[in-house]
Amino acid sequence: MTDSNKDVAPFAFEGLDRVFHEKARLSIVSSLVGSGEQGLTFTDLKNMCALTDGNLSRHLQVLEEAGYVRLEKTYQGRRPLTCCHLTKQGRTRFVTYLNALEAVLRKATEAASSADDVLPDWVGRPV
Amino acid sequence: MTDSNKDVAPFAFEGLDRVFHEKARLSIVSSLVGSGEQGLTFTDLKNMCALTDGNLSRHLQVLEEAGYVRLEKTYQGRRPLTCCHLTKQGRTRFVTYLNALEAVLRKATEAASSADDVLPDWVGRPV
DNA sequence: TAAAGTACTTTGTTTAGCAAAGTCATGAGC
DNA sequence: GCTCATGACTTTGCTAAACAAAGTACTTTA
Repeated sequence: MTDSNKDVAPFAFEGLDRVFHEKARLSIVSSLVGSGEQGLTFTDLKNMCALTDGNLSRHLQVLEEAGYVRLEKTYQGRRPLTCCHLTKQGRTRFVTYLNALEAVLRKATEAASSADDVLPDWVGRPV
Repeated sequence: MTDSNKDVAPFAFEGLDRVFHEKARLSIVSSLVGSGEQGLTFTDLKNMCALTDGNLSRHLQVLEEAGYVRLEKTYQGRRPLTCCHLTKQGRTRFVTYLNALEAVLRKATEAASSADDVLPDWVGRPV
């Protein structure tokens, strides 16, 4: 194809990684990305994101399977303690996602404020 | 409760309306919000958003059920022609969603750049 | 009039999200 | 020392969502 898809489908929003583009996981990863070396515990995340245990557990699994977080299962005393870290890849991909999101937001905001002239000229039904 | 939920769960990201927070529908609505009075046809949307027919059909249904778009089923000559408009409510809610999204983005970006000090002071496992 | 196209809708399958229940250990109260 | 509650999770089960593929009902072209 000669055209980039972007010209052809200007609102296709391709950069939005499904793994990140989900309320709960967005919360989790945003929390993690600012947590530095030490990461965050299961309980920290649960509180920061207001998620239920089961929910958080499931989403962490998804993020781990995607290779975006690493779960370190240790013990504090004799209680289980899961510590969650963003992987390097996770961080990189998340930044990419954020950039994509920013582009989307800009485009949408622009469209919402200016009425027209954001549309490609081939739209509009032929009367 | 005396605390607002925001203090308690700073990364809970509550304003993200599920109806909008989905790649395909975000595309659709972004396209529509800039389309002014006349709206967009099914085919316009299909092309602008690079969606399959079935997919677009389904998402439009969801948006219509939410009261965010109005589908005007007419004929152009003898062919069916569906014209899609954002409703007033749809527009308002979408702007609200965009604001929420912006807040999320800001928070995440900030967390991603500055390492710490975005975390509430009660996080971190007790060593 | 047969074949291809247009503008959709419906069906079916896979995946996702979430709440509720379950596990497995510790600590508190009696 | 035996319940009962609490903490830190995981698993199960159900409902809803997303997407592709097939279907419908036409019209246009060859």
